[in-house]
Amino acid sequence: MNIGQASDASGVSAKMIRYYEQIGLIRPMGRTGNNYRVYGDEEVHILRFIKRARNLGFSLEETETLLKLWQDKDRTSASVKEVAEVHIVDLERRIAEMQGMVKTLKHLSHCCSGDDRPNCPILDDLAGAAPAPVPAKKRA
Amino acid sequence: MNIGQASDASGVSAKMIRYYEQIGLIRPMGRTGNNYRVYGDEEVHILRFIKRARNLGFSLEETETLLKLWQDKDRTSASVKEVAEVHIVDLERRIAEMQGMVKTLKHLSHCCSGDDRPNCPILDDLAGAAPAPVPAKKRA
DNA sequence: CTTGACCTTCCAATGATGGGAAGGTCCACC
DNA sequence: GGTGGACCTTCCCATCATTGGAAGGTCAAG
Repeated sequence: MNIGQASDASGVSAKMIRYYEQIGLIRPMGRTGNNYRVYGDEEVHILRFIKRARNLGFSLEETETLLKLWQDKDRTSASVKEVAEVHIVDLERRIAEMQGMVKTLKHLSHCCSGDDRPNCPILDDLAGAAPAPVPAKKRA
Repeated sequence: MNIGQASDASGVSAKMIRYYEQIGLIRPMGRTGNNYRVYGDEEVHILRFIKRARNLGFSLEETETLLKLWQDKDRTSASVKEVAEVHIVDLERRIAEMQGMVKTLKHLSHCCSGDDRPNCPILDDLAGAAPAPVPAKKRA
């Protein structure tokens, strides 16, 4: 199997497959006489694992951890669960942050008449809200 | 006012102020004889505007649009509202995406015993196994 | 033999920011 | 006058994950 076929079978672009090899996420593949990389079912399986982890929002670093745990027959399910739960907390923090933005924006947008006149509370807010005060440094 | 003071007053790092100038988001500042950039209250006001927009999750490109609208006295509030609402939709799409991830992960994590044994439905899912069965309701 | 679809490596860009080196400048203090 | 340190300048590099493209080799069908 060439890299293009492995890409089609796994959903990971050929570019990314080479990159994953380069950064050591996957092992360097064997080559044919023409210097083409050769893939088998196991490699495709690994690539699919990576793809799914990425789809779930795991970073490549987290994915590497999960991949090693997957391949470690002596791992504990607790160690995997820990990685997942840390990631859940991180996702939830980012979700909350974005929800805060949406809430503010919706409020501003709701207050904005959205007509031909220039008066706009959205811009007023952007222009007027002061950032958190910075503690004074030793500067004249 | 030097760049450091403008930075403190606006909450935008000196690095970023120079970068914003470089990419044309803000106009090149006047220089003193010693080649230091000079800032006034208006520039700080603009920087605060940018900071606030970034805090609301607008990209630099969107921020540039808003900045131009802010400085255009003939803009319509509708044009601003449009930018905001497109951004809201985008944020909500990303929120929904992450919520989907969290939901899947929580389900998998819930199904994982998290003990010393190696058996782990999280990895099974990533590997492409059949979805983990839902455990009996609130009785773990 | 040509054509087109592959493959290879290498370099660069994205978006927004941080880090740091190397060198110039200003000011306060001794 | 000299010194130290806080500030400024430009320039390059790193991040994270991914895409794009150039330049060149290889393969299979027509």
